[in-house]
Amino acid sequence: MSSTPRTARALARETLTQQILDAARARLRSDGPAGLSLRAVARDVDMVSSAVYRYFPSRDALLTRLLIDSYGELGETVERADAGIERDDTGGRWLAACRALRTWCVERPGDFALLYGTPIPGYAAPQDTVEPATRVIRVLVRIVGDAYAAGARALPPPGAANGGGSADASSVGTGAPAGEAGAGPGEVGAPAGAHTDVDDLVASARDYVVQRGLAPEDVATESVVRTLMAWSQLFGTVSFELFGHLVGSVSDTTRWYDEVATRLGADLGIPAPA
Amino acid sequence: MSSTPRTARALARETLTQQILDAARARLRSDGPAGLSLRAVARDVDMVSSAVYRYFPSRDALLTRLLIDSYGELGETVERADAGIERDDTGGRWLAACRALRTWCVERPGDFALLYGTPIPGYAAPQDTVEPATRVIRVLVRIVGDAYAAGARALPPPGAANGGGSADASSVGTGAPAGEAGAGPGEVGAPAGAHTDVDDLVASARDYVVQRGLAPEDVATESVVRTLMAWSQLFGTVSFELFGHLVGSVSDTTRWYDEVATRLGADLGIPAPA
DNA sequence: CACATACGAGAGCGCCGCTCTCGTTGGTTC
DNA sequence: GAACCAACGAGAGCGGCGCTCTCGTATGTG
Repeated sequence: MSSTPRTARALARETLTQQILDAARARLRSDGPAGLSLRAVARDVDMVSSAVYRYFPSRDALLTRLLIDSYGELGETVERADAGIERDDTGGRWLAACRALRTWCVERPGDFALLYGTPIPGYAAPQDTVEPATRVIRVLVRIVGDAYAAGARALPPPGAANGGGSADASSVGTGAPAGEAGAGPGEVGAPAGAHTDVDDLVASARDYVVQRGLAPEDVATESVVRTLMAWSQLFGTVSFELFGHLVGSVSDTTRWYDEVATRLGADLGIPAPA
Repeated sequence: MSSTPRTARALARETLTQQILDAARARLRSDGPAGLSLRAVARDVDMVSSAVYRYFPSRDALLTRLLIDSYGELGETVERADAGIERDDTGGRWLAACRALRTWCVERPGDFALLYGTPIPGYAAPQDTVEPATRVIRVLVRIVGDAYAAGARALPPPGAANGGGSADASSVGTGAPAGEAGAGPGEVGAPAGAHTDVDDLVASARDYVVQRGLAPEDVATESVVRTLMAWSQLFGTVSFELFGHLVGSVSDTTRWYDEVATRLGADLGIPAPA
């Protein structure tokens, strides 16, 4: 990244910048994003507040840096959890990635609030934050893509007729074919393979994942839909936990999250962990 | 609630309190919770800031009042949407309630952030906020409960063996009551009626809804689980939309939300809208 | 060595939540 | 009607915030 600084001044600058960032991260962890004050950070590193402006032009710039770093940390954590499981065990990878995601968030509620909570008023995240922000969903998509390539299929869309009697939901959770049940009652949706509104809706997401090779070219729109749903469900669940909306409903949030993640995996047709 | 004030002073107090609340709500709508400053509100009602403290002892007290009012407004909105649909049409009620929920949030992002975003640092919501906060989920639960009573069954839990090969997914989305299929669907993983970890996990939630008569006494744990999941998914989806995480993935957030709500209803076994 | 730049400290701007004092006014009690 | 008290609005002031500007000094470069 940065070459070794040649001058004492450059070295000092690098060191101090890092000290400021460390102090800011500590403040973020303890007080949350809204409580992060540049003046407090300055005191923590024994500076007067105006001196900090030599290193960060504004509080927002400092926040942006923290934002990028946190997205990167979270993304790396989830990537590593995924990489730690045998590639064929998509169920194990799914659960590991989901768990890593929550663990990181729960251990760093301040960071979570910064990344996924209320945006800071008047603060617009710059473009540099986009790429790091996508790392988590990319991991999830890759797992789903691998499972899809191995035959996993998401739940049929509501309103769809149960098609040819073949294994539409076959791999849901157990891998036991529910297939022959087939021929559900009720209205026939669109003919199989027909272009639907839903295809348009997530077309850009689908293009993105296919072009990056995260999922097979023939990946079903329904799998894309369910993956996006799972993504927001996972963070919604963490958000509810950290922001206190599950109090009284769920006794053990860790186990609850596991249940949620397992069902989301099942809905995507990902087999149970090996 | 409040009797007609007899004295001019009491009348003035009531009027001014309401004016302050109105101004605060306007500020909340335009600037979000973090930007809501008591001084700005004071200026809006042509007072000096210290005078506002005659009416609200602190900014937090003002926020608490807004919080309660907003929860009430949202709850009422969702209740009315539910009540506007024929009672037997659980699918229609589900979609209407879900839509009303999002519409309210999207039209009032500041309120949404206050209710479901990052908690204000150092602010703990008092007990009075709990009851109003539960109105939305109570509506959702009642719809699911009514559907359950009519035979709707949630997806079987992952890990459950697919039982008799009968129409497991028959009622999903299509509107056919799974009722007469009897014996049904579902949970065969553990022996029928067996007590599982998941039962413990959501026991308090299950007790709550059964005791209040929101769902039949025999309601399956799996329906409770899927309802809680749907609840957090709905708000997670809105959160992702309002906080900018869906940008680039989904082209039309209104339609996307409908797709999500429809699938959640299907997963719960709620029939399609009439 | 001279010059330019980077830097830290300090003072100060307007904003914030909140407290305290003080004069006034409304309502109650003789 | 007079006396009294509580409610009220205004103002000043506390410390803290983000941010700007100035000034003396330290550092690196020609």
